[in-house]
Amino acid sequence: MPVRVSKGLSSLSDEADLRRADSLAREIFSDVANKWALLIIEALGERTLRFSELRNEVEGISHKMLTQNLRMLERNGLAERKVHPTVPPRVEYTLTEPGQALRATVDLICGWTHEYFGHIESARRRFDT
Amino acid sequence: MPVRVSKGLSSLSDEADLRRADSLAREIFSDVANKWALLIIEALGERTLRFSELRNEVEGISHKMLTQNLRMLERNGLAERKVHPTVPPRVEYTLTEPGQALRATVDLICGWTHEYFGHIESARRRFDT
DNA sequence: CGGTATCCCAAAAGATACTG
DNA sequence: CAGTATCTTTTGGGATACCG
Repeated sequence: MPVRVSKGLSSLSDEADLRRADSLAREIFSDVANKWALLIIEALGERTLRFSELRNEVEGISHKMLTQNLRMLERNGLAERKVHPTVPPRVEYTLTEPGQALRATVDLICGWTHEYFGHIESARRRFDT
Repeated sequence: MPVRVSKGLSSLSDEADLRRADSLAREIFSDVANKWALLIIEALGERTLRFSELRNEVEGISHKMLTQNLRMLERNGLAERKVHPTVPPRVEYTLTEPGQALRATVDLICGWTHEYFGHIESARRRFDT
């Protein structure tokens, strides 16, 4: 039996619904489980930022990747886009409540990285010989 | 100032060390923050599995991607590879303690997905019009 | 300033075939 | 069965140019 990303959704009745839920869960999963998305979420976790500020915060991200990922976050309701109709335009991005909740889990991954930093470093040295 | 993945590592003294730590942290981060790696970790969280079992558990993964990700997990000390010298060969993979710890955080992401399933679904519908 | 579109190269990933 | 190697295709992502 395959791994069920949505194995906790006990409220869903039949197999067909479960499949639908699982397929969406996987989709969200692979949207969000990428380096740029997670780094953007980390950055927005601190405070609301405008496009150009985000470009500076998320080191090495290109214009294109930033817009692409911001659209994705917006589409999934994780970030909110607020346009100030000024000249020049000013666009601000904020995490929504679901976004903040996700951010908390991302923080845990960061915490994990710190905790096992040494383990990983030495495991690598062993493996690379 | 750029986002620091390793912002919690207060034990490190000077800026140069902090940079090294941050660069490794990012590396680990992008190794681990990918769909296949996370799904493999989820699967191995349940129990020890052999290669062919993993191929069935992790739906849609190719032979190549599976070996590639397993090597990566092994290299980082997250999974252990045990070869039984039989004919035909039997190779089993198990999560190490760091791997189990990471798995716990992946579970939280799964939990998050379930919790905000509805939010995300409706956010998408709104956006896609 | 922020966003879209285009072009283009490099990396990711699938398919296939071969080995211990 | 598990793993490696090779080939091909698809995607990711950088650079550039242009619009509101």
